[in-house]
Amino acid sequence: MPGQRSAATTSSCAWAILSPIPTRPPHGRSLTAPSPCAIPGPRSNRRWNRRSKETEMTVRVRFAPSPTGEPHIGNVRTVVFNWLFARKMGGQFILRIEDTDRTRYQPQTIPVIMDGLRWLGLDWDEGPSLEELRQSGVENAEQYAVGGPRGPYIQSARLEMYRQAAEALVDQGLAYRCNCSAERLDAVRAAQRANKQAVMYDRHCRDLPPGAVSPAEPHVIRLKVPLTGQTVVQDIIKGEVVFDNAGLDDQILLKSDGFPTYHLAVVVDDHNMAITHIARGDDWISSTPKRILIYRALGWEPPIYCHVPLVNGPDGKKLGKRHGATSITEFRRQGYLPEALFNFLALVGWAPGEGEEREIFSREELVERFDLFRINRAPAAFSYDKLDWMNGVYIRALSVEELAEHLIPVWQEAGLVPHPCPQELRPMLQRIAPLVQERLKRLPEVVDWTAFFFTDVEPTADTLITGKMKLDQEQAAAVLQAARRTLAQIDDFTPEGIEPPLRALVDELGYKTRDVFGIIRNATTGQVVSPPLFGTLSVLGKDQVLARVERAAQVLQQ
RNA sequence: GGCCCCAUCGUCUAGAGGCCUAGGACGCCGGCCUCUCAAGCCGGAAACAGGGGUUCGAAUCCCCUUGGGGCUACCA
Repeated sequence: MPGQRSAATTSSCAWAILSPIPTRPPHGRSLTAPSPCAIPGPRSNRRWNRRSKETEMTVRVRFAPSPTGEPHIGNVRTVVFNWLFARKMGGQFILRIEDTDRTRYQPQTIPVIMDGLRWLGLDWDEGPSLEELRQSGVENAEQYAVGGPRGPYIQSARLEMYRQAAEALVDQGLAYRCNCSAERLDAVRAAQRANKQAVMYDRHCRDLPPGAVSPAEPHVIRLKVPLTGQTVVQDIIKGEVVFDNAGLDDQILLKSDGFPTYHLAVVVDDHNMAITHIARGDDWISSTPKRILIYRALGWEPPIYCHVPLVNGPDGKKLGKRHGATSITEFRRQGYLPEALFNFLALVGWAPGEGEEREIFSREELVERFDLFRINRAPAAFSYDKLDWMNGVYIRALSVEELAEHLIPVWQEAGLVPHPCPQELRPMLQRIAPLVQERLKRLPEVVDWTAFFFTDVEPTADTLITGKMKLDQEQAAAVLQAARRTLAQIDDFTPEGIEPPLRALVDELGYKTRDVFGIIRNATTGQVVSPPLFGTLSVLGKDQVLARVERAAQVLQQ
């Protein structure tokens, strides 16, 4: 009886009775894709069919980062879910900046966050305008400005709305002013902890006579939470989650610096911006009843909640620095392709199901298949191994030109290619790209694979005769001299032109193929592992190859 | 401490009471291919946390236990 439960909130105050909002259907078959002529199949759900009217409303979801640092990749995963949902439903994805924490405020992270979202392909339909961004001190604000009809989209520009909402609640007796000092609050909490009591505000100022705390003196405004009854969160993936109001704190709405707390600001903004669904991290669910109470006090209807489980590190513990990259910027710098990261993130905590056994999906395919109701209930662990594999798949799918364009900045970063890249160098770079394409999992790995193309090699006897080679120094030198003569006679210095004479040489010398090719590899690349030999020699060029082979032979003859 | 959430191979997951001898993917192991390393192909090991119910029948529904996680700020 969801209706009854929702109405269970009681108090002396005028708490609006809230009509029930949708729960997750027993086996959620989508509120997504409301086919206009939907015939209830065996898997469809009565509840949703009945609510089909509601599914036709325009979905509006948001990502509301706090500019106190870069979002954690687990949050980014949740943003991906929001974005996919908005695109799937033909709705809007809104970006809002929640800068109400003035002590941790770092304005420079605003453009960093926006760059990250854009890089991942998460475009927003409404967001901070040019003027708002300029006021926040964002450089090149015109690059990031989007604007929209329900702004401002930066909370510090909306302070008056929060203040009015809070004051209105005070006037109605649903909230109250509190001037308890930080010291008193600390003492209360310490005592509660010592007595093993629930730690929460003791409501000292709650029943003071009106006017006892002057609006002129420093104070906060707290919500007068009902002392009895229950508040129910209807959640798309958790179902009905019931909280006793007695366990809820008299939440601060307005801080003494005049800024709202998250709880007030998010309610006011989500309501004014007509947000319909809130998909966010699991860690918010315990405080959701506080916000539902704020919605009720203000006489508003809460949106539909969807609390998605958190993303842990590979070891199942909280994901942190020690596990590897945790922000979009870091993943980008480590050479992950945005398409790969996007694909991977979409599959952390969600899967298309329905017997679908693929793992690689284009952005469009993900939009088509995505379904909020199918998000897993259990927290997921972030697997860098699987991401690496998937990135390799995407790298292999690139055209040679695309791969080269991705690689050039990496070579430049390593100091192997000048900045800007000379036009005459590009053909060679495009010939290198296919040699490493199926070997790369992350872009920067190309440096170790290909540095020898750009720098001289310094052969020594130890680096030339390696591993299980059954050649002594004299034999190795002879092989190199023979190879030099063979290579010198090749006019068609392509992989196809190089291979037959070299294989013939192997037969002629009577050594093992791996030994002959191995010593040539060591001599020309300075590495025991390298890209395929013939392609490598071809790109290196005849002159360079002959010089390196000659040099190596001389080293061995000394 | 209190409140809340969660539980299928090591990891991501499929599974919606009989299609399950529990499927796929990453990783791991073995083989093939082979100039090294990859890629590719073939094969293998690997899971329903435990205990009670309900039912003709439970990975699936209910309860308990255990184990993880979250929240408990004038942070978001």
